[in-house]
Amino acid sequence: MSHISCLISHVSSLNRIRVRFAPSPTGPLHIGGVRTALFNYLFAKHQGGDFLLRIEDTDQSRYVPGAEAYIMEALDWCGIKIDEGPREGGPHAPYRQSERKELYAGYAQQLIDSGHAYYAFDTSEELDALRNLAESKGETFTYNNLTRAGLNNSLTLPGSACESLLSSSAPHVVRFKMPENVVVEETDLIRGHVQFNTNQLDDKVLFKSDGMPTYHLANVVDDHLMEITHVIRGEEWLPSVPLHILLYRAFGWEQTMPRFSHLPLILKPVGKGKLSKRDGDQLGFPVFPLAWKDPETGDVSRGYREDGYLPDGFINMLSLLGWNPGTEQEIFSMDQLIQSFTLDRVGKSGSRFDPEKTKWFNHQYLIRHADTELATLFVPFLQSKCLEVPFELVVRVVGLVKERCHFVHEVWDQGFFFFQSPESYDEKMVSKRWKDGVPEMMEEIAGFFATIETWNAPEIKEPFSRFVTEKGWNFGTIMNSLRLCLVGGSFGPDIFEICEIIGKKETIARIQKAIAQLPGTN
RNA sequence: GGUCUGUUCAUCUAAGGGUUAGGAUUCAAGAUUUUCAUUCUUGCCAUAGGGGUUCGAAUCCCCUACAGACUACCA
Repeated sequence: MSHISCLISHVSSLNRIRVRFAPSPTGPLHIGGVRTALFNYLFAKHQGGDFLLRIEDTDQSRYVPGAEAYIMEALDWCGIKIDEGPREGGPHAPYRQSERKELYAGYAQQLIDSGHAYYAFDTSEELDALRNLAESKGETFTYNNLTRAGLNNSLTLPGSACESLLSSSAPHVVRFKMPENVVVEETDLIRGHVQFNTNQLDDKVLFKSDGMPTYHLANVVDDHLMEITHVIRGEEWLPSVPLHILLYRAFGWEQTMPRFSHLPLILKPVGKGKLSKRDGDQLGFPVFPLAWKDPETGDVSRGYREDGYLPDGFINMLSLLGWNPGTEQEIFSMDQLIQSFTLDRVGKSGSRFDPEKTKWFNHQYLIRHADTELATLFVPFLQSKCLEVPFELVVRVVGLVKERCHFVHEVWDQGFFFFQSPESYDEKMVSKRWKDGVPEMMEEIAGFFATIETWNAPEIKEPFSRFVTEKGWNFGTIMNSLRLCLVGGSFGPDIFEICEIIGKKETIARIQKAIAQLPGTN
């Protein structure tokens, strides 16, 4: 590579937008996590950049088997495409922090050598005791510039004692030496100017006694190594911004430090606090994209996919939680979202999650979806009922009933009578419509239907109307009673469409079945 | 407790010093559908409170209230 092209590639790599979604595999991804991934993805793709998935599994004690596979499957289902990740690979592999373990110790050492960090030998038990003691006095214990002088660390211990502790491999951690009275300022792309005084901060553990880095170290090191340009994450990370910035400074990486953006929280639909799994269970909506079976307890949590939501509608709903295009458009395809998405239109305040609007979005996507695709999604429901139905018929039924459905599975509720004779009759309708004389009228109608040659909706409707008029019967009674015979209740599409689809023989059979089964009134 | 962040209809939100504060969801009423749903029309409903600054504040500043996050060898 020539010097110039080398320079160019360096410059372009500096300009290329790179973002990451960095979940911890401690369980299924919830709505908030999916939205964070989505906003990262939209931001990157809007500018032709890269979206990486990095698995932050530095806490072995919280590792949940299956969680990582779940995260990837969920992103796949949502249509969020990963450019680099544990499964996809990439120039900065591995993308799983547990597999990058060796790397972090060197960086921790670098910080110790430069005086930005130190060894601490205090045990968890000792620190817990100090915290409890402080709490009993109504105070809070913090490991910081005020207390570190009185604790067990390489700052207080004589060099020789420290050496021997380390060489005897006594358990220890590495802590960041938080500087005194420094104001760290940052312009968050969503929140604007934020500032923190380091006096309020503590000496965070960077490297744990089990040989693993903490989130803070691993995150900063990996974001730097992976050339991440923008960190877009949940608001809960805002308080750690000063630590992260100080870390970039300590490493001498401030020039290429990513820009920060902190997304607002997603709140419960009712009550206080952020959205949790419990809310979903109580209010009857999923909080996970995919169903999840807890490997420990065996409990199954429902998912949007399994509940019949279409991924495009789900994504559309999520995109509008905390972001808006500034226009009155509400329905967006993924491509349109990529086109329109900018961080400056992300709001600062938390959004309450509204399951009703999610349903509405699904309905919107359902009625826009091609009938053949919906039919394909619906076929499994028919199979589960052991019904063999020609695909063309399924397509036709779906087209007829989809506008009255919120979910694919509701095609059954709205159109089961196209596939089988009603098994029961709505009682209210029976008592309201099945009155004196009605069975006789239905009998006559069945006879009349038998005489009709060409069996299609318009050619049934026209002579039928004439027949009813000539008889002088009340249309409301006839139509509703006929509907009762055919579908078992007071719902469904145009009655003549139903007649056409189920066929002449079946139409007549259903009328006769109703006459036989429903109570005679005289 | 401390630090940080936020607050416009019930809900998601628009309006970036000048509009009767706009749209969507929900809800209610009416029309359509000889059914139900859809659709259409209409209605209901908001700048957290108090001080400033200004000719003029949802918008800028301060205080209060409320809400949330963080305050682990978890992320």
